[in-house]
Amino acid sequence: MKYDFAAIEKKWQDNWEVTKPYASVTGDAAKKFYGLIEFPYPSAAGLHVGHPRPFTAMDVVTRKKRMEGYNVLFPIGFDAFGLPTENYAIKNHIHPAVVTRQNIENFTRQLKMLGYGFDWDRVVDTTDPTYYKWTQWIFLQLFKHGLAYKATMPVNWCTSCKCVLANEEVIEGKCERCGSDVIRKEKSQWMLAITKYADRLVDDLDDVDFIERVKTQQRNWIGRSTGTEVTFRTNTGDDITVYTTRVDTLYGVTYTVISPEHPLLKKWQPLIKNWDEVAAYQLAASKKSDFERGELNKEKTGVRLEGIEVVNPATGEAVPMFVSDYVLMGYGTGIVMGVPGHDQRDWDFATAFGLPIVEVVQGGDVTKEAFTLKDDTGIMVNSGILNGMTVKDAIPYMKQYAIEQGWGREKTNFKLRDWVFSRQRYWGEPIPLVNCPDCGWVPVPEEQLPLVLPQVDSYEPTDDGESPISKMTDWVNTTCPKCGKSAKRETDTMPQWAGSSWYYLRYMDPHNDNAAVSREAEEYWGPVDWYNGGMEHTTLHLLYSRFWHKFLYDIGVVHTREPYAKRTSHGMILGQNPHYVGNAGTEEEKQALLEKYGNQALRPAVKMSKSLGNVVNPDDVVKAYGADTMRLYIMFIGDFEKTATWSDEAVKGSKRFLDRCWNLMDMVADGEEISEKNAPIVHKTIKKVTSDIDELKMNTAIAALMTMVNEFYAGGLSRGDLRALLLMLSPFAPHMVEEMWELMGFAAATGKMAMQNPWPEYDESKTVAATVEMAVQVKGKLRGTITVPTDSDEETVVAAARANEKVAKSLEGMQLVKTILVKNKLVNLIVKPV
RNA sequence: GCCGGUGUGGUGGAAUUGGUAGACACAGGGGACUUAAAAUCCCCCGGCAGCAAUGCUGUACCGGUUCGAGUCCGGUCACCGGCACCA
Repeated sequence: MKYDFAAIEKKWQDNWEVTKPYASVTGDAAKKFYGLIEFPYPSAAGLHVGHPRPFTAMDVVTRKKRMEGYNVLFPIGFDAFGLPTENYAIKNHIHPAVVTRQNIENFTRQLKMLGYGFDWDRVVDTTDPTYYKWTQWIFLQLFKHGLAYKATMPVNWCTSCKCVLANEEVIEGKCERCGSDVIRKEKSQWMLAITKYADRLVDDLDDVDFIERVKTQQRNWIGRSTGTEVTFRTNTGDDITVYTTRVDTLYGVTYTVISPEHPLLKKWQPLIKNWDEVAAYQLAASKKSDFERGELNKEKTGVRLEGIEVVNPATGEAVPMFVSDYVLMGYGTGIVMGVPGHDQRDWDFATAFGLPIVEVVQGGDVTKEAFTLKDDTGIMVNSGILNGMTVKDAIPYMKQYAIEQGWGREKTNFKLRDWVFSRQRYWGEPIPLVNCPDCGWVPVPEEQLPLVLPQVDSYEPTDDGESPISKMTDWVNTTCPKCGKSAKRETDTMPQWAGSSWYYLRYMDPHNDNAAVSREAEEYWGPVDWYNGGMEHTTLHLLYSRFWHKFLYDIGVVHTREPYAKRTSHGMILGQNPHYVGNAGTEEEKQALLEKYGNQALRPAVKMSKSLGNVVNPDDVVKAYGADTMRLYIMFIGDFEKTATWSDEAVKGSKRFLDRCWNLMDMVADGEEISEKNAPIVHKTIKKVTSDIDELKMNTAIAALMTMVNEFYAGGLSRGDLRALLLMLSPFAPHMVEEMWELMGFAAATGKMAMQNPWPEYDESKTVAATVEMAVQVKGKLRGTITVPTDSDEETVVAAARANEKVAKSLEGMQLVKTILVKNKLVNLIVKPV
């Protein structure tokens, strides 16, 4: 009988649709396991082959957990608000909600086609009003606790999307989505005070099991630094404060610099003799884009503030003040002290303006470059009370001194900024606030949630930067919930990150009308035991959702401080590069490719894209080989954490393996138990597969199964051997296994599907064979192998080694001085000439 | 520049964490079956030398520790990812 994957997969998917073997029961007595994957954005293009990698991996993990007796929650949903759908809707004149529904239907079909064990009764859709009701509710709680506030500030403005972007969405001065220039624009925006949680977002990383690179990336992004704020007297009547991590270098200050955006400049206008020059510099700086301003190695520019003098509190000496755009308004105090001897930026500036450079730490040559090493070895010089100290000692000493003198205080700063939460777009959650001329911003009463998006005729963003909703006067004009006078609704919507910041909670209790999640459901399922997702979401989604979770913890909605106990990350799936030079036949073709595509031509694999024509559609793969082959291949493709290249050729290997498993049914012998001759390989394989799945090493788990099947082919197998194979293969190839399970009569015997049986257990004592092959080294060089009884002692092993012809040859004329025995592995004979 | 990661056959990748490098696959070669092809089954497959047994050599490069190093230490190079005038 042939392995008819198409018929088999249809049969079992239909069966699961009815029998619902993946339903999870809140409150079940069994131990719970909550496995989570990042819910997809339902694009018009459908599922990408990148999706099945994390999906299948977590599907395998959760299937095994079920077999181990856990009550598993493995949910799926759709993160459906966002720009691509809105842009598609504008272009094709279809309502975004309609586009979204179509896309979700298509995604659902594809996910079911791949046989994932999702609990389909818990599907969540962020654009569903019954869902975003609670997104809005959480926002209102943030507002009521003072964590949402409106601020006029320079924001990142994408010239093409006509929309504000969060700092995290700006990559090298370009819009993360469309690649257009991002400029700075003054706008009034809703902000979320994530910086109030900065310390906790760093500190609590110590308590969770995240892969190290995720933790490091979050720590770097939050960018906590502890230093000292130092107050300088000036001749303006105002004191100024600078922030420094190198308070030890205070004696090396030869000037100070203020940011062009600093409000003090305007105040000081009458005192600044060269005001025209300063104002011109401010204007020039404001016109620069972020990209121009941040460009590397650029020349230092600036203007001295004539008439302004600043007094170094350590030395009592007056130093000049400059305005320069290398000082950022958004970090520290917007004013820095210039220590050209020990900061390269300051050195560049001082050199450009002919300012004195003072060495205060020995070890470098400050006439050539700044000496910036902050290690223990540097000795303080030219530094008054600090002279002779090491840098390490001088920093705390000087900090303490400054505090005692009253002009210094300890200060922690973060790179993390508050989260710009407004978007001037249609396809997002409306911000449920009303602006009343008398009462200010007033929340929409909670019983009126959800505040549903109005129907609009055009979703186009407006040129003045307002949301398309702003034109819907019927919706915008309302009454103040507090005083009843006429008022206007907020027309900005929330960013895409809002809905995804708490979706894992909704899965626990998806149909609750009275709460985002019930306390009982949250206490039973929370926290997520294992969350897998892409590295690209480390500084955006992961950080945002941790922030919301901590807030929900503070207001008593959830009982854990962290949402995710464990976080892993998968590598991308790349496509073959059609322009790769390695594919070129002749030298001329090679040259042509290099000229046309440059460095791109040097990479064998690149991101899949329509323009390159290297996109692999899961539909095609499933059609040609079946879902089980697709699943198996995407797990076998390589190390889960690393990028991998799709290969149409290699898929065949996975199909071949499944065929071989199928054909075992023709050669199986009687015997319901694991056969004696296969016991070592079967028990060893159970051990290996069991631990490999838990460590996400699916590729080696599958390799172990292949090795076992190869042995079955070489020496035959019993029904019990096949049974063990099927149980282990079940998470990877669930459809084929169920069919074989039924055909072999295992289902009839127990009345259960394979996946409802316990995960096989191994017997450690049976994993070892009676004899082992050991390596024999002479002075560390391999000279032969011997077969000896398992756990042989040194005497037996050495005797066997001497009996080996090749070993004996290399021992001729030698005297044994030492033997190193690694049990059941290797023996190393150390010899010297007689 | 800073932080993190990676470097192993023609290719994807293994290696129980210091113990037989290349498991398992893909591609390739050979054989069996077949009228034939596909499929299937079996064998070979890092490099150099050799008919062979076998020997030497080999995990980016240089050096070290060790009975023994892909793995540990010091240095160099290359590539990938993140951040980047954060004081």
